[in-house]
Amino acid sequence: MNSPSYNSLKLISKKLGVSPTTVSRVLSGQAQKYRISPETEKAIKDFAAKENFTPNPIAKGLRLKKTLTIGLVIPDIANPFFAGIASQVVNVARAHGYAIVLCDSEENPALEKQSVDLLWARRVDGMILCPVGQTSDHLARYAREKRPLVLVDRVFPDLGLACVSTDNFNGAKTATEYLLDNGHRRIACLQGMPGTAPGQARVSGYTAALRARNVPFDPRLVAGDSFGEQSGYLDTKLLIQAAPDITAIFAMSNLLALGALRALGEENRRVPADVSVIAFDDQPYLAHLAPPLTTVAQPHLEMGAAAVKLLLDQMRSPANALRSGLLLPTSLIIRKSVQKIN
Amino acid sequence: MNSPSYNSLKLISKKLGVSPTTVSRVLSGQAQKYRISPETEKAIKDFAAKENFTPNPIAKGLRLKKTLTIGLVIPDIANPFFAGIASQVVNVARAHGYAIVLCDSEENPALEKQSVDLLWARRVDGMILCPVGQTSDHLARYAREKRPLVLVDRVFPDLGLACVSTDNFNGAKTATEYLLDNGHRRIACLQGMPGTAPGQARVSGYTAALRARNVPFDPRLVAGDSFGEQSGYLDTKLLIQAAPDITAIFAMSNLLALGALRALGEENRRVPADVSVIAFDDQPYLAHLAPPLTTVAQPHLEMGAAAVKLLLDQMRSPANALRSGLLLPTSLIIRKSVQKIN
DNA sequence: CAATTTTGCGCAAACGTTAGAGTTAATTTT
DNA sequence: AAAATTAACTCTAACGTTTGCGCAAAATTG
Repeated sequence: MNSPSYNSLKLISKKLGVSPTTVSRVLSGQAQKYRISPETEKAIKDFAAKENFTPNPIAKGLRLKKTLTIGLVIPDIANPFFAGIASQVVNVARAHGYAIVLCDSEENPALEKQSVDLLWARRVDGMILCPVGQTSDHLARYAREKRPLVLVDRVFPDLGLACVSTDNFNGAKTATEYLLDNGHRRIACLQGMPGTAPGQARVSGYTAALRARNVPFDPRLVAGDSFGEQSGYLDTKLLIQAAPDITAIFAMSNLLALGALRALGEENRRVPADVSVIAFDDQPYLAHLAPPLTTVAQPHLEMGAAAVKLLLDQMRSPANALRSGLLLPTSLIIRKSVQKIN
Repeated sequence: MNSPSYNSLKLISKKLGVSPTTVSRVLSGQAQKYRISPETEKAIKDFAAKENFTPNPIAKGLRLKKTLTIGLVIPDIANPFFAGIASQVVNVARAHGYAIVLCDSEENPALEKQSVDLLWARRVDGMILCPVGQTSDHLARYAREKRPLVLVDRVFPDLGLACVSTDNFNGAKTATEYLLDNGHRRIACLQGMPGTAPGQARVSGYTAALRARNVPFDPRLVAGDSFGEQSGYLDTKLLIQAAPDITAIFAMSNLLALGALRALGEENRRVPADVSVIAFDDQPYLAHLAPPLTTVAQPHLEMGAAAVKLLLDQMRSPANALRSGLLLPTSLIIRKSVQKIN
């Protein structure tokens, strides 16, 4: 009943009366190169197919120093933003024959470092990292060593590493302009985690838009310390106390927007009648909120796909691959959470 | 500048004047067993720590036939339900020293089979699979071979495999009873993908609740063919045409509920004033919808954690590990999408 | 002090591949 | 018909570990 289960070249080769080398060469598509006769080739291929034998990738990895594996480190796979990126990374990688080893850094720089080290220790061929975003010391070394590595989202532009991010500056600028176009002047900004590249770029976009329209920038309207729902809730509460005259909130993530919505509800401010809201990063559910949220959409899928492609480039030629920042455009998705005033 | 980078036992042993064997034994914690002197042990450990050397896991895997790797196959990592499970799988697995190789079957049985085969071919020590749910032929063989394998969510109870799922029957029964308690009699049911264990169990719970209260079961009120938003939207549209007198909709997933909400909005039926809605599976955003959705919550995190633990059991003793179904309780989270009528 | 036990370690083989350098027999060239 | 070429393989070593067995030196025993 149980098939003999041929699980090594040696067994197969014995069965077929050829050498392991020959089997290896046929199965790795090198039959031509090494002049294996068509008959032998067919016999081996047929037998391997019948017994569905695949050369042991572990042994292969040892011999070839290639594991056909890519490491992926993400701050929180349960966050839909990162899940979207991961989904595309997995799919594009598979299309190129690579498997993904997934690590979750839980938004924790120490765990991130540990994960990165673990993955290199496991001899992944390359790595895609969505950094937590606060420190980059542990990456400088790998940048110097020119290991195949691509940063996504919370990038560090000055490290000489390949990066994929969205055009956070212009995304935020456009969204702010949209609020200004609708007559808003007192626009609060929930900034997310300070010191991260996306956070800074978004706030810059916000202030740039204000400046261009000669709307005074009020630093008290910029608040928040993380991208999570808690910060959205709390800082909106505080904001309403400190500046009751705000007519709009620009939340730098969709979780922040969710928190802001909760706070506004409790304070009996209606959206958009009393306060307009724009979020950052589109998610399917935003269209179903009350009201449907206007938001700055980021191309998740493209980000994941681009990261894998940049990485494949590096893996092909570690020395002279492009190591620069790729900036993907955002788009403003207008729904019903912004109201024209004045 | 570049450190010598000791990357093999041989190099380390040469440097320290001992044999590779000794280094291996110390670094694998077998110093005691093989009577390595404390001084030698310390010297080796210190040196390894300083150069942060770890024995090559690939070579280790080849020799030991263990990869310290678990395969995880998921129908769609971008779906928050599965992302939640994955998150916990990754974290618990890491806590036990295992890395996760992630595959996405894209809700496609063929891709699922391919992923499963790929993972075994890569010599994962065990696998956690959230099956697409339609066919199980490709799993029977692995069940017979007693490979470490745990099914999650869309389980096949009769395969002799370890399974983790939620108590879909009672979850649906309780939710339906809640609707009945609120006076609803014409309750539509968006069933999700027919033929899957969760789908069937949920519909059974629904009909069981009706029967227990002597409410006639109308098969025309059960509709739908997948768990996605599209089905929720379309089938709600059709349902409203076919049975305009429905006062409640029980959606067997949160995406279905989202679709239903969209359809109801278009048809100018207010929720919950005209139609009450209950969803299945809680997600953070459900609390922020208009209205906040009452839903049957599933313990995602526990599901992932339980799956890893069952798997670890099997990997420790493949022969006599528990191979049965684990049923986790659901809880009804009451928000504002159900209204009392009559 | 000879015999035995213990201590501390090394040797060699094996895990399953693969690349380069042979090797043999058949075919072609001159 | 001898020499050269080509076809079709095989042999060997190496990738970096781990483990059973072996062995010299030191320590203990009688």
